[in-house]
Amino acid sequence: MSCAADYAPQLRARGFRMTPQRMAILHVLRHSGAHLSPADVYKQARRELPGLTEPTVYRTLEFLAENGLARPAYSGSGHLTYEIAGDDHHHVICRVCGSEIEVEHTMLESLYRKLETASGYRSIDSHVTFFGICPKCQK
Amino acid sequence: MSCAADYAPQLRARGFRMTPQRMAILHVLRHSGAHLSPADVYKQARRELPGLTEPTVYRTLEFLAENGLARPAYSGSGHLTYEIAGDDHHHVICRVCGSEIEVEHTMLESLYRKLETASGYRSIDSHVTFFGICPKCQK
DNA sequence: GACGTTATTGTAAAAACTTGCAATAAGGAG
DNA sequence: CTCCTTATTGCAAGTTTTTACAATAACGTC
Repeated sequence: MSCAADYAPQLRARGFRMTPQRMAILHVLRHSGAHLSPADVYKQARRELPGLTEPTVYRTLEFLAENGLARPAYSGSGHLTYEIAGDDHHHVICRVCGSEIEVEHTMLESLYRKLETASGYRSIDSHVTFFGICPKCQK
Repeated sequence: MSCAADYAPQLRARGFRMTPQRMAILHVLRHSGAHLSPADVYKQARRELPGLTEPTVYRTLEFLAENGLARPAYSGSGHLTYEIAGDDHHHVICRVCGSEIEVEHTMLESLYRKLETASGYRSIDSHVTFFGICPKCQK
């Protein structure tokens, strides 16, 4: 779990604090590597920190997302999930079986520049999930 | 409310039924034209159909989305909202003030074809919401 | 029009998520 | 190391969303 402590300076620099709760949650995200629902995070992080409560999990995940340490993403069923922030990428989820692949951010880069020019909006950089039908399910 | 009855043949052709509940909900979506949360839809549709219940609203919105009559979209706060299906378009929402503009689907068309080629997935056509900072908030 | 099939609804209860507030503890200052 | 400030947590209660299942009603068929 020491790895999660690495994030402390980042938080402190912005006036936030590193706490056992945040450590446990970061640790779970870091070692799972996948998309986790708040309930998943709660169940796993609780094993390291039995006193952890659900409201704290929800608040912490939102906090981590706002500060760029976690990345929110919508699951196939429309629910919010989180993963540890890392390489910038997006997802394509199969509408039929739910299988999921990653798409490099570079594929969207030019679209974002086009959108900024057309709309006048700036800093468009959201994480996006697309839905389609995977090769298997196309049968 | 007669306008909502126009959708009946579409549903019947697929073995589904048109009901007063679906009519009321379609009517609300149709005349608001904006993004509505399930709670908004419930409040408004209830005025036309007092017996309407919340679970029905949730189920109906999901049903309409699955059948292409409504379009789901995520609001700035991450909650699911719906609008009537119409011209295909996407949204850019301002991270600061929440203001929102539409983007023609044609802008994304080429990206979708690119994604299909790169991923092997087919029929990628999801409605997408981007986040950025609007001209006003760029000050 | 009446009948039967079965999609759809309401009910009731559970699960998931959010909020306000008092108590706690992280970490900078002395 | 101790004190102080205030970010953060846990608690408790609220709101929102989902689920299971029996009752209802749409609509094709006779």
